Amino acid sequence: MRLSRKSDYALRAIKHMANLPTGKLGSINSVSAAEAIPREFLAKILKDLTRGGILVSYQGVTGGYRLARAAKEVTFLHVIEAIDGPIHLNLCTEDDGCRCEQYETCQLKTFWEGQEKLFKKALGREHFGKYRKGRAK
Amino acid sequence: MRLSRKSDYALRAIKHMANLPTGKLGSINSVSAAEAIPREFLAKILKDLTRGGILVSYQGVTGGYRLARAAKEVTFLHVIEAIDGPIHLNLCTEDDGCRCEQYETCQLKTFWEGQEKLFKKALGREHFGKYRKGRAK
DNA sequence: TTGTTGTGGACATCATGTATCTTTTTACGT
DNA sequence: ACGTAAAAAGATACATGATGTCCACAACAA
Repeated sequence: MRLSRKSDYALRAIKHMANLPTGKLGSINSVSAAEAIPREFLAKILKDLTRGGILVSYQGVTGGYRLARAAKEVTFLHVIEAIDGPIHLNLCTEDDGCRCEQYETCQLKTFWEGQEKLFKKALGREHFGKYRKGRAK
Repeated sequence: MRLSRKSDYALRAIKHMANLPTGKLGSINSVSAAEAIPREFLAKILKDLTRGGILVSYQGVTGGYRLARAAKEVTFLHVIEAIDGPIHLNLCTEDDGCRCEQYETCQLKTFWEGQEKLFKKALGREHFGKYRKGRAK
């Protein structure tokens, strides 16, 4: 019942990116040092975020990463689902994840679906425009 | 970001117990069969719930388990924390789990603490009196 | 005593998290 | 043009915890 370490690191990395001056790239090394994230693990995370369309990568000696769109257009939900896939608070809310009580609605499932909806809404509201230094929270 | 299988099984087992006639015990075998939970895994879960004060066990050939108190006095939060320990949505909300930004409050941490509080409140509201057959939801 | 119950420990398997190494790409100085 | 350094990208190996499984043992009512 805890966010994966990978997603936590991803959120911190994106927060860092959101605070870079426009046009400036963040490298694996610089982000790793600033946010205290193991370098090689961060490399995988940034690659996944690039695949997920949240970051853009540039190779070569002056390379690095930048946000693919404005910070306020990137939400916690985007980042977490790019890393861990679709959020499900319980196995039984996943597709085909629940075989209990086939012909009537499972009460437990109903509860978890409700919580999941609330949680995802909260994650979708939280964007990285809020996390830029010197801006209103 | 998902409830452990162990806790999910625990909730189902307790739901099952809440529906037994007063005085009737549920055995590992019967609960395992009714809820489709692997027998030996369930045995550990029920033992943990007994240690946590949620169930009472009786040994011997007529033995089994029953709820330690009324169904409506047992919440999801009780069951889940008895199995997995205190709930934390992120490592950084655990004691000593966050070293980021020591001298100012970490914004990410603030967000997760807020969500965690909401989630625990919801789990604490959800009790097994609601889950007895033929009762109002 | 016998069979059913719970209890406890050892082990297997898989996903997650982490570290190490190599390859490919690019810029820059010579 | 060339070589080198610095960057991303990819491959591999290992540690740890979650999820079960297996089996021997203890308790106890019939």
